[in-house]
Amino acid sequence: MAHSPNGLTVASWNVNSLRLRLPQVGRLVGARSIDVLCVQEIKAAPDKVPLMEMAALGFPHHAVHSMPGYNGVGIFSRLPIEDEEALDWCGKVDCRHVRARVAGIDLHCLYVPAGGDLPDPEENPKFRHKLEFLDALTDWSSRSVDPDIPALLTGDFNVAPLETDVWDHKKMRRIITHTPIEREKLGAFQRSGPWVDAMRRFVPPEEKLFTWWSYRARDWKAANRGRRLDHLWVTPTLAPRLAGMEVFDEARGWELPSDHAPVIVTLSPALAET
DNA sequence: ATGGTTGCACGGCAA
Repeated sequence: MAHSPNGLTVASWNVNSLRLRLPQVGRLVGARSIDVLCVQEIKAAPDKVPLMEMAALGFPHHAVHSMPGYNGVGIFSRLPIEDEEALDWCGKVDCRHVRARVAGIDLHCLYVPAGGDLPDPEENPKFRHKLEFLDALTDWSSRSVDPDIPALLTGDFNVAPLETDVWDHKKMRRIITHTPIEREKLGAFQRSGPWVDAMRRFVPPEEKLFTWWSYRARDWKAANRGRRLDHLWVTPTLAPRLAGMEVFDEARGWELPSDHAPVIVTLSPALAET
């Protein structure tokens, strides 16, 4: 598939094991023109990340931050990577953030901690870690994001911030991913850029929009008890280039699916300097 | 109210 000649199409997908999901990655890149694919939950030791296979699928360039068993993020690109960096937060090296500069844009691939089940930071260390991770991102973003370099932040943020980002707002208020404190902290993180929510530039906030459907539903499509956990944000200077967005939910219905659907955003070509 | 499914370090844990 030819990619957009001067524009850039970026996709983000929590694949829930990159090795297991390689055939589905192949189907995705066969169906859509993607220049950069950001993946979360690679779930493989660094020497077991399928770099050759990803190169064969059209992504010879990569910036990967991975570990055995859990987590792991990667940026796979058709275009050269000009600079890359692995980032870690909260005193852990847990492979949840990687940055790569492609076509002059700083691309960040993120995997925010899920946070467990009990929405009490005193009783549940995983929820405490999630809240502290969001605080660390907010602090980092307010200190270190260079306004002169266009940036794009994407991945599994594990928070559904709007009422229409969950299938039932009232039922979800005490469920992790949609608790008030998480929604507040994601809001603070977004304002710290400020970051533009690219997906909601295309789908108004009154409309439901989901990227994740649990494996545990009998029929994910019929029940449609989804959540918008995956996001793509851009710096304000990049917002005028937002040209298209798709949640590729067809992939949720494939054989051996991930529980997340890919999010695909297209940027129009940069205007020439005058 | 509970349980439902998936993936990895092969089995308890994380999601």
